[in-house]
Amino acid sequence: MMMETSPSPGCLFQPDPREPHPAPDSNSVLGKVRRILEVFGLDDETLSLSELARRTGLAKASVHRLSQELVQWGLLERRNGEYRLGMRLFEIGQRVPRQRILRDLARPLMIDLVQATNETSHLAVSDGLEVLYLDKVSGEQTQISRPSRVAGRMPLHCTATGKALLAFGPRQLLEEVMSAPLTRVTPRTTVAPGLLGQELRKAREQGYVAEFEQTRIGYMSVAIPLTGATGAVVAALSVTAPTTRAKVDRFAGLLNLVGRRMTKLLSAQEF
Amino acid sequence: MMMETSPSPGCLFQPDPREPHPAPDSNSVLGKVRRILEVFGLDDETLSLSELARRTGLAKASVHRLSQELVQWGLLERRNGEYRLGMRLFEIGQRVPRQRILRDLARPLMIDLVQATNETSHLAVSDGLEVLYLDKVSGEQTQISRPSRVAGRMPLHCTATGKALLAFGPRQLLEEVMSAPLTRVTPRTTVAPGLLGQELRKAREQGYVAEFEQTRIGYMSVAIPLTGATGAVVAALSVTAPTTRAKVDRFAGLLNLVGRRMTKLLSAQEF
DNA sequence: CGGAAACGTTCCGTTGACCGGACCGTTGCG
DNA sequence: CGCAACGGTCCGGTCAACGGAACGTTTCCG
Repeated sequence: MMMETSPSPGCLFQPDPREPHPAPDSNSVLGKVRRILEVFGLDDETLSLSELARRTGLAKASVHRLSQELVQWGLLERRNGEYRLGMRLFEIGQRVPRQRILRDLARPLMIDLVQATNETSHLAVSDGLEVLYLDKVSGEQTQISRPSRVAGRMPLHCTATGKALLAFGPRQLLEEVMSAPLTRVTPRTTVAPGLLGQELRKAREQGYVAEFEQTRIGYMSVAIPLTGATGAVVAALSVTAPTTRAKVDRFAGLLNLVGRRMTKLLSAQEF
Repeated sequence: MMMETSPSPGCLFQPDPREPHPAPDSNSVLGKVRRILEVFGLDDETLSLSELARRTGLAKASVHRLSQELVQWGLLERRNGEYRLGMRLFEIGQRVPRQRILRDLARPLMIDLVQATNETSHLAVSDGLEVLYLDKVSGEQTQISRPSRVAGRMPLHCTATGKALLAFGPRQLLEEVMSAPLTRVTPRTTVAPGLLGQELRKAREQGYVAEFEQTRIGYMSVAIPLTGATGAVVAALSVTAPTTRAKVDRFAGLLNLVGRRMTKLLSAQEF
């Protein structure tokens, strides 16, 4: 095992205030490649060689050499001098089993949900201290584009899916979230740890979570946890609607129905 | 080190039954990482350390070290001793712009198509000598699961999307396809280069391609090319149906309508 | 028009990251 | 009980990777 931070025994203080992804350092080749691939933000689209060198902090020659190799592999593409993420990344990413199985099983059920409500449904897992959206199905005209892209991230403590994962997931995760200050995403976001704990207790009683304008003003969500074969929570499923059309009981009822079916499907796959 | 097949010039027999991606060799770190990530087949789910070492041809110690680093990054995950592709691959893969833009723009139109036909619609690009499926939208009960997963691949010469890309794409690609023997996927697959050329000529006249049971017995498809801002073909869009419900003219008409809208959208994004 | 700045690319001597054979403790099968 | 296969660790030799320097070109101003 490798020691993360020097294991000085007295460091019960902040063992790891890092983001969900521990090490941006490392002078290994893989570390550099990681730097390169991860400086492409969600919207950066294309970056020049110099821009890459600047952002990664690597020598221009190194970036040049590695990028060449990445292009050859297909992880990067080159269009008139600019680099962007390559198609092979998408291809390999689609093979990731945890994602693929969950999506394949949930998709039809999410479509049912959307047809029954004409609202938007999200499928998410927890990663670090955030939710990672695996899929999203929207109703006819209901395009909620902004804060909930597929593969987008949001804090655990402000989203309905996140609260569901916190309420029904491992205690340790909750403690980790509580041990850092809760960022305020909207004026209505729960930032008091005590209040959050109360919300989660209520959630455990009710079997679902509701959230009003804590992630985005004008919208509310209801979410439930999805449990796998072992009984552990593996994901969360939600319905999001404008506050004007908030039908908490109806959403919760539908979600519970769908959740039961989903648990059966997951168990059948030994997930 | 294992050389794949030595590129002996006299091997016009089976020149390259390999995937469309040129170099599996290279003793660089990236080459090894590539080997590791790409031995995970579409269904392999999880592999043990020894299995990885065996498949990649790398030393066990090397696989161990690199896998550790990959796990730390999130490109691999470890569950009770077994490795599998990690969630971060999915996350990064979803950021790939060429894929994301095409999908985001096409998705609503594909849903329209599916609602109008109650059949299945595919979005695909060409990669090497194959089509790579970017998205797939199915009607109510119409689950065509097998040969057309998202991120799945099929030969260019037997699928409707592939023929569309060949008919309207760069001449050089067609020549490349023609220069290798055309594999027979079903008994009805076009394997005679002359016949393929004829089909493509007809396609260019009509503006669309139709294919009957060349990819899968019992099913047919109609496809059109999608052109970007520069006028170049960037993808293909298709409708697939059981042969019993083949309505070529209707499918072609709908696709043309959608294609025109898509071209406008792509141009607006300077794609 | 000319000079500076930024770009992508190549070169090359140095070095430390990577390699992989050998080895360890454990597990499971016959 | 012995053998084989497993995951994991060790360590000295070596070569792939490194990055500073310099290249030719383009772009942008003064």
